[in-house]
Amino acid sequence: MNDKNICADPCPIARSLAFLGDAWSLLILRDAHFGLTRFDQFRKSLGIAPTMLTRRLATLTEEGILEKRLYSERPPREEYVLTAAGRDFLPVLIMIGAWGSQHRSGGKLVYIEDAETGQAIKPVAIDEVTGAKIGSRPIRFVLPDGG
Amino acid sequence: MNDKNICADPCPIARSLAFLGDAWSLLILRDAHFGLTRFDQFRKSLGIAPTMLTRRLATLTEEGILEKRLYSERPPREEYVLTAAGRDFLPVLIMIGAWGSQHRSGGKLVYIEDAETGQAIKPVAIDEVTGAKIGSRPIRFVLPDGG
DNA sequence: AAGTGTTACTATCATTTTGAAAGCAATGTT
DNA sequence: AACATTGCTTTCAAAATGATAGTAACACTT
Repeated sequence: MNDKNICADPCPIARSLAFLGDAWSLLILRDAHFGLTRFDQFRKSLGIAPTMLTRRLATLTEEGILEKRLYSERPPREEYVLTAAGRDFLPVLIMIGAWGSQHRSGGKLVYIEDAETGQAIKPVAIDEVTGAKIGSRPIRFVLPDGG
Repeated sequence: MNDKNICADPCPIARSLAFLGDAWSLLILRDAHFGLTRFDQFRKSLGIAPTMLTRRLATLTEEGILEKRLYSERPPREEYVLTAAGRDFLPVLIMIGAWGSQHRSGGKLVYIEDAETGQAIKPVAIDEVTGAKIGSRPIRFVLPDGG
């Protein structure tokens, strides 16, 4: 898809997708938020080929979304943990899940709840300024300056 | 990635990604929300090969995210418009964009504003029940019943 | 000390997907 | 009649993916 060019694209959606625009990366991030950190945990959870997993983890690490952390010196073993940027991706994953719950339901479906109160969570995206739900009002994409 | 199996996955994120987990589909949806409807509009906007575009539009249509609409009988021409499910995907795109704005900034970046008031929009995902921002509290993924 | 297990990979290769370029069908326009 | 427009399809090379097997570095067991 030519990721290099996309990085110069003024669209923040395109920029996000440059390295996160494939299902494996997003599922790895899902599992990382779920608490998985190790190669074999991801591999077993996803049923992904190790070649793929190696490459995806490397890219996510290079892109600052995951970082390696040594958890054993002997034998030397590393795990992958979310960076701040990776943690900030949670709302995206949650909204993806919310769409799936609404439009790809059927059968048992995982839902999310507050870990402390046990209350089921209903995710919505809003404009923090006005409080209006995204989608409830017409929006416009704007490129600043002489674009 | 084996999309058939994913459809039976109880994870709504995985289900969403079964057919939306690639960059082209997401960029097509972005453009559709921007107002594009025609084959050549998408092709030119994205620089995508027509083979790819044909396949992606077909899948998105089969999956009920876009639908074909005849806009000219002679010559017979069709355009692609968002269905309700497609329109509901806007919050996801906006959150993807919000992440990109924060973590892939640099240079001129498109932002979104209210089309009527001109106010810039700051998208956040919250729990509609409590109003708490997603990410501000620990959450848990739950599979109901005997899972 | 030899064998077995664990974890995180790499190597190899067949299959699938993608991308680039060109072509085509059904019209409208000049 | 020739050219333009729109929405594709055909063809084929190149790249990505997936499956399977193997390796490296150690720990643990016998």
